[in-house]
Amino acid sequence: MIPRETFNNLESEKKQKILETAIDEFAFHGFRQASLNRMVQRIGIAKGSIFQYFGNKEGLFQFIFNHAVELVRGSLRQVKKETAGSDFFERIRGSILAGVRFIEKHPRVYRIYLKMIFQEDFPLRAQFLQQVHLFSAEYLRPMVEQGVARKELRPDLDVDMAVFFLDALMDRFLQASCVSFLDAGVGLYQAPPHEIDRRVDEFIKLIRFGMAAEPGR
Amino acid sequence: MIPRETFNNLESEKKQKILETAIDEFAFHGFRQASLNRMVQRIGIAKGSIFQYFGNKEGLFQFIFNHAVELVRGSLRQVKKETAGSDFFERIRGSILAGVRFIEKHPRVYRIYLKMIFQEDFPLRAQFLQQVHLFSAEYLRPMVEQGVARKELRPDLDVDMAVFFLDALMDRFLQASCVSFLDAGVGLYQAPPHEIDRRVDEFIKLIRFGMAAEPGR
DNA sequence: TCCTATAATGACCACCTGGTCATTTTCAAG
DNA sequence: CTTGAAAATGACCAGGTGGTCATTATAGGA
Repeated sequence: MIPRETFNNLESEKKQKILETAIDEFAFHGFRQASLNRMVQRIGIAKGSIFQYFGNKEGLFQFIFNHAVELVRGSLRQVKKETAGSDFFERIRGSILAGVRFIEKHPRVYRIYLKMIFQEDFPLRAQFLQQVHLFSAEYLRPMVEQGVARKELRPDLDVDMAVFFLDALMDRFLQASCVSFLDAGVGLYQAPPHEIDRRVDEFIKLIRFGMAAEPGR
Repeated sequence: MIPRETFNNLESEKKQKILETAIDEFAFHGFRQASLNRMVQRIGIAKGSIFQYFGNKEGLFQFIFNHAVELVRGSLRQVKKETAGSDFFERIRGSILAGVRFIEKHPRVYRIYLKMIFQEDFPLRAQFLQQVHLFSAEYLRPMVEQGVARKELRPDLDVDMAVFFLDALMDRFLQASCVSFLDAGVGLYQAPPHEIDRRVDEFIKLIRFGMAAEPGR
């Protein structure tokens, strides 16, 4: 259905250019504010072609969206495999660093993600939020459950809340590396890799032991 | 300068209606996508009047923005006073609950905040991010420092990172009460007050003691 | 070389936007 | 009741949007 066969028959260089220009446009302007006129001018094709390939603006975005979901899925599958043998906190560490790497590689895809969270006028938003939820449900939750089973995590842990807790922290850590002032002065914004690495360790320490002076019961 | 004297001379009922309609419009559509035509129709005034009162669309938003900043400042000042005597974690608890109350009272103002974080086309965005930063720098930081001084918090705490940590968690807690699926299934989304209360306690426990089975050194 | 199905094109359309400004309305002072 | 300054009005403008479709270009088979 989307994209139409006509698009798949294109030479892959042209396909790539369309894909990347569209990602860029949506990443910087959101959905409604993204301009097809601007896009076709940058790509160097006629406006009609976009409608031939994708039906309409929403179809184009759907294509971009599916592509992005695949990218994320792939990255997630890989880090899951890479950290399979490690203990709980090492896996969290690996996941955060994988996130940072992903953003370095696909900054514009991540920007679309950020925009979609709080901008209601995106198509597929319900599906998107569902996907976001799946991350915590299918990725984080089993990790936490395993951590408890292996006695790496406190036995009285509220698993639901712990998943939410982790989700919040990991997400914000990544956001802070992209949006200035969201790092609250920790120096995460556009920080070089080795700086991120150091910060992650300190961050994990807090997740691990909390802030209180006396250990809890 | 903004708004012009003409606006201040209006009967306060009309002023209120303009203010609230504008907040609503910006909260649901962001800046560029917000429509002055729609607004004036809802308010029941001529389009020209908006330009008479505020100069242009940006001026109108500036007025809304200043109003919102004052609301937040007031709320922050109050909770600071209310929790002044309590220990660190009680103050955090109070701050989160104050946030929840604020959002209940001014849901649309909070929506504008959420939109401004990742939508670049808002006017005053630099100033906004600066304000957000001030929250962590002037509100959270002294609290953490006091906590360490009083030995409520571990002495080896990385204060910068702890502030970032808290900021991330508190912000997400509030976001989750507004955006479905961001609560990762903890039941925060549009939850009744008593439910929120219970969740906050569990949440604070995690901030306090962390997730690890064994207490850290 | 011709024919034909398919793909590419861009002028054009209706619609909506923020903003302008000549005109009309309002209303208090004289 | 008259006057005049200030305020309100909404038709109008240029510019941008997503989308359409008659026309043109392309290319592979006969």
